[in-house]
Amino acid sequence: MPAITLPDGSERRFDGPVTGTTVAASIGPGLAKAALAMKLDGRMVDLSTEIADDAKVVFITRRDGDALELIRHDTAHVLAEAVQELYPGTQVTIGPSIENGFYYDFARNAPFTTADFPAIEAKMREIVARGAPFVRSVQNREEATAFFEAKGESYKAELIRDLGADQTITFYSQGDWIDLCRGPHMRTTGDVGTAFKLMKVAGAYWRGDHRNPMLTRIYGTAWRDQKELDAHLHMLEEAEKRDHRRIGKDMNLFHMQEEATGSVFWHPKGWKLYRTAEAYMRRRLEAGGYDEVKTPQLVDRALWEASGHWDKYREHMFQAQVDDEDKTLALKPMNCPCHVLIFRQGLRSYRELPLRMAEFGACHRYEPSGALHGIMRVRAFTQDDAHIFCTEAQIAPETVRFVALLSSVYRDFGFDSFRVKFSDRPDVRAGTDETWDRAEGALKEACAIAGVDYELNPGEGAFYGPKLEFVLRDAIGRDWQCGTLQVDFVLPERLDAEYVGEDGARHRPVMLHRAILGSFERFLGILIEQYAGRFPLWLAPVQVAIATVVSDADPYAFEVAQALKAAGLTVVTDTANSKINAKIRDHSLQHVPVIAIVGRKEAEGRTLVLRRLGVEKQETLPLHDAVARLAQEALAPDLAPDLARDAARGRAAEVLEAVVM
RNA sequence: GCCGCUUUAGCUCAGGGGUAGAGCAACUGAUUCGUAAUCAGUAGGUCGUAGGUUCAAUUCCUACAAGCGGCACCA
Repeated sequence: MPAITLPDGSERRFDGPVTGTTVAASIGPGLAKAALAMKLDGRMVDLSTEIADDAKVVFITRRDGDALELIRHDTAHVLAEAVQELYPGTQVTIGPSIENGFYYDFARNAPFTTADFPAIEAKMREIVARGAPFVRSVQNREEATAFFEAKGESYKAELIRDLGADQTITFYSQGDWIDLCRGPHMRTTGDVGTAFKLMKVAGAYWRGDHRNPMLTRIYGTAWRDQKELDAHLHMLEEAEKRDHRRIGKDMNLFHMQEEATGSVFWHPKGWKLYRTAEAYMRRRLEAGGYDEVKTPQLVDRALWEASGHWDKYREHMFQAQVDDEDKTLALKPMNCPCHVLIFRQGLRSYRELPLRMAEFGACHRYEPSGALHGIMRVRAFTQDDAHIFCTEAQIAPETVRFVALLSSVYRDFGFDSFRVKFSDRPDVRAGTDETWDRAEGALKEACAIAGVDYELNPGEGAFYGPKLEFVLRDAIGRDWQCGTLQVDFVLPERLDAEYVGEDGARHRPVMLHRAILGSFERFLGILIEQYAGRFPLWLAPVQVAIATVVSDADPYAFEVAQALKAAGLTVVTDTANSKINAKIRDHSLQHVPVIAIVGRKEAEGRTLVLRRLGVEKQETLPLHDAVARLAQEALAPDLAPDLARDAARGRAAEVLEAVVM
């Protein structure tokens, strides 16, 4: 006698076990038609699931956001059926729903190409039109394995073999096609609808392990209706325009080329942006109690052997030799060992702790070729690195302090929110469980004090200690780790760092490895995408373009340029023989935040007409007022907290809304 | 590193077994003009690199490199 409670609190009683379909029908024909699946006591299940006991039921219709995951998963099944119909002999493996869509991994001798998409999509639409019901059935292990092995589906058979003994093995069929699947599914393939599109093909290792064969993955996107699909595709198009590689070229910020794979050639404007960020960071670190140092790039292998990197990290290190000397040097892949060497100069006292040692450290790592990505993942980069030598008791307060600094820096760059991952002890690790307990406990405590919400990243910590990762998202939704804080009690041991404590005895310091931007290259890449190249005034590599209307105004334009430069602004003076319309267009396309227009009127009245990027409204100011105002506006956020910070935030929000120029 | 795709002028791209074309940018000239493209002309390419097939290769094939999309990696 199940009593079924609906979201509105009302209750319905039935004489015996009922399916969701029956319950929906009892409520009304509209719902019977619209219900795709249901949540049974919070768990998403098939509508055909039998309800035997009292339960809370929420029906899922196409209007619910939860429907998306169902639609995407079902679309993956439709894709698999279509592929097997079109390309017999192709093995199916797995096909989950993911953010914005789904994928399905196939094993086939000849890989798919996007040229196959039209045929596959057509077949998928056919399958959707058939509207075959999804039918769930429970199988026993032997029969299920035998079934797939008989079909030549060795991957599916392997999946079943690896399912836990306690797990029910369920199949879902749609017409003649059947798949191993946990479900749930909607009612029929017709519920998939037509708002889907295949997006790309890619290779992917079976079970995500590079020792396994590579499968062909087909990615698709699926939505509740055409409007949503169109919006998503439009968003992707817009995101593409914000790609830092595209903007880097268009704005002439940097380039990369074959002769220095994975290294950035910064052009004048790009380097200006870099230096602005660097100068800002330097001020913040100085104010934050850090001491800046500079350590060598080429370091003898002996140090790397001592630190353990030679053993564990050598394949990622660039090595260097000279003819005359029988030595192997390596380009440093990280700065920590060098910082320990500075720490070890002289006898350290507990009074010096916490000692915060910072470096804009140029590092080189031989990254796998396939990992390189624009300036986000490179082989030569500069970390805004620092190591805090401290006691265990200082881990928590230093973490709180660091998170505050990082949050403030991110805010100043226009990132109001970011994700934090907490990576705890990996399987292979150094140190005792007690030490790990203390280190993880201290980090967690610090997060609580700092009000940091993190997601747990189990087992992903460094072998020497737990870490926090601060993650920013790029224009097309890829996540990049930028900031980090890592607790390390191994390296001080290996490199024999010590200090004299209050008790007169020698102690090991704990090392906190931390970075805020991560690397300038990656952070600037994300920053470029964040602003779509339309930087707030303080960051803009060219802050003001002075555009003349007639050549009679040239002398005044040069005078204006001098005045603005004297006030610390970066300007270009455009006295070219072209129309003011063209000049405005050119500088707007270059995302110069302020265009100062200078014609006869301005020269005579000694004024300046200021036009902001993308805004038609403009204002006329006396020259000196204009210079003073712009100089004030161009101050970095840490120098003029309220003004620039609000401007940066406003601009970031505006860019998110706007269609990119 | 693995799978797939791509590589033609500074940029965006067309073309195709008989050694190449457009638009924009650049340069030159004319034009001096008031808020997102003034007009005309000129110049610009070992068609990623190296082999192979062919009477002939930028085009077809192979290898390599770089880039792109993923996967793996990111101590």
